Amino acid sequence: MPVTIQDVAREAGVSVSTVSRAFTVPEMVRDETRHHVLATAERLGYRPNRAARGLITGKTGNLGVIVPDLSNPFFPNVLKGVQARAREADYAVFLADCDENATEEIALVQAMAKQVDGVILCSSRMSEAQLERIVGTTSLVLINRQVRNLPAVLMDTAGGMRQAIEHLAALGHRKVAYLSGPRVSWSNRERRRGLRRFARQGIEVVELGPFAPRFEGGSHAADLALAEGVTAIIAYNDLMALGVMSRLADRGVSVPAEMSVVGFDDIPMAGMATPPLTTVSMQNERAGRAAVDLLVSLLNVTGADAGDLRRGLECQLIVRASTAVPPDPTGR
Amino acid sequence: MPVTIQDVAREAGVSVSTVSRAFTVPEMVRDETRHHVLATAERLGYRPNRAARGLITGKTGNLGVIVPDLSNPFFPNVLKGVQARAREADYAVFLADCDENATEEIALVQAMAKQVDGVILCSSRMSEAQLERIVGTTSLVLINRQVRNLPAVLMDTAGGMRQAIEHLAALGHRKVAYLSGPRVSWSNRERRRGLRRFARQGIEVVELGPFAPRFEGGSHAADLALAEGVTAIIAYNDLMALGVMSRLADRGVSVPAEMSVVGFDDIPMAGMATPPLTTVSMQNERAGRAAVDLLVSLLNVTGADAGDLRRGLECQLIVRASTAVPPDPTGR
DNA sequence: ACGTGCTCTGCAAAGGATTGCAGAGTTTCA
DNA sequence: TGAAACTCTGCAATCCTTTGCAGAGCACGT
Repeated sequence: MPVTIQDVAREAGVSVSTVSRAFTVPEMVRDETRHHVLATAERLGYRPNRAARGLITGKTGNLGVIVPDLSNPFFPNVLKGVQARAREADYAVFLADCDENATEEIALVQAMAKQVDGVILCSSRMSEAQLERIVGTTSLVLINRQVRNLPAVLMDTAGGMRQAIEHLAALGHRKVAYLSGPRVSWSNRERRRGLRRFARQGIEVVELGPFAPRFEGGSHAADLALAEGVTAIIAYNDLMALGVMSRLADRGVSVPAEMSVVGFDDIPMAGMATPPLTTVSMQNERAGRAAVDLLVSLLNVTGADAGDLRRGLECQLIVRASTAVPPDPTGR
Repeated sequence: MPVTIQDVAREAGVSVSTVSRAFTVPEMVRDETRHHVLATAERLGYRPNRAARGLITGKTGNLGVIVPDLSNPFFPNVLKGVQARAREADYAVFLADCDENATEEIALVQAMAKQVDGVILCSSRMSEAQLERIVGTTSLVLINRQVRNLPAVLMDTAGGMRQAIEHLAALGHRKVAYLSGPRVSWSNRERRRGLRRFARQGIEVVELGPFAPRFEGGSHAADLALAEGVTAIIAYNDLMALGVMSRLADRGVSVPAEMSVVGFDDIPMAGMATPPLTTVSMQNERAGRAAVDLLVSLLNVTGADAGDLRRGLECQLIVRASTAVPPDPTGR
């Protein structure tokens, strides 16, 4: 039923080799013949069987993406970027969700290995040791994870933290809380690094947590932050920031008049909250595209001249209505 | 480098046929031999090459999913269901995002066709004619789209509407607005159907729109609804409902005291809004699983005894704090 | 007229797995 | 003991493409 290269060859009156070459090494077949072949193929609706091709070339034309949790609003946009860029580069993408589980993640990489040319790991949950172990199974590109010299696209989340702190300092805040996310998370470590690095002059930072990087984690953290007497809260991510705002509202603390709140990620909801959330935007979609670019260039390289294995992405503070000057301490 | 069936055969001292059968028709090879083969395979880390297998069996072991827009919070959860169930059934899944574009959607189906055993179309943007045309390209299962007798999993969104209306009626509302979504959307048509069907006794419904099924669409619609003098608003989806609540807050209309709001979808944000949104929950993840089940059973069927080609999924009203009794008209 | 050098096309093997068919070996029963 | 009936394993063809090698055809220079 499906039309094969043989059908095209027969119909066009040439050999299969010629048809194959018309597609893959066009300059090797005479113009006239090529046009005829391509026209026939088109007419018959022929589309090369990638599996058969892969069998001999060793390339599948597919790539894989693994995310820890699809329902985390952080990932769909990077996925979207991966998807779009992969399609442009004529790759198809396998998707898998490892459910925040490193063991499952490994299993998925291994299951994918034979069917893809490479895998993109978003915020991998594996330990460094585990990652080291599966290197070589297939080509890997990490997003937001830094280990040894593995290819990776990294968001400058520490720089984002700098922007957040500068913003709050400029508004006049002097005591700020950071609500920490999962200790094992690379992003969280980076944010803390940014925190320590940029919070020297005049700003006191108290670090709370770790909390679950979810809405509930934020509600939980809000009371603790309040007890610390800070005038501003920086949350590990937007989900937590939203939880903070919700809890503050319940307690009658007005945002931003009495408390400023900053999140990370700029998930779609951030702009819809009341008040709209000031947050550090992450360029997730661009990260997805960059990861594909990196992977593709890695695959097309023959020797060890892989070039630059790392892409950095700037973050950008989006100032909305959840941050303002702190309340006057004199109570005027 | 990768270990093939030949390697296992040589190492185990049997022919490739035996190795192959040890995996695919275990009962055909003697226990002792099979154990030995399997052990050898395990030891060598052999994993059958699915592409090669697919070449001869005609089955790829893959399936595809196409969604209109990954960043729409409705889809990640159905994707998650698809993913999980597919993995259980030992299928890998290709993902594609057609960017709300029917032409692109068709192209994606065709590109996938050769590499998958079937495709799941979530809320397809194609016209009926377009859908009819690609039937036969590969096996199809639709989610939330009903056309002719194509296999589909359909959410009983009309029933969800009934629950919403009953809920509002029971609270004492007498005049309610429905904010319509895209006219071409099957879900929107179903919701309107539910509306007309269940809104007879004692409830007056005014239908507004269509609006963009997004936050902004809701903000836009809020003022119009207010002008109609209704006491409750049912929005096409949660995104719109959130937009409505945001705009109402800006205008100083308190929810639910002065206006009740109901959404559809139960996106994660719904429960985090202030007030938490009453909404019709959709079982997206289960829909994803059901679609895979349907597709798999379709593929394993030989003749025309395909059985039931349709799965229905109940909806459930989640009552939260955005709905309450209407304000007393006498102003007491 | 013939050798030389091109350009273009075809033959056939290869890639990894499945499967119909046949053969080898074992058991059963007369 | 020998034929029949099984059970298990191996051979070889097949799926669809790609690609190294060789051959066909042609133009050109001598």
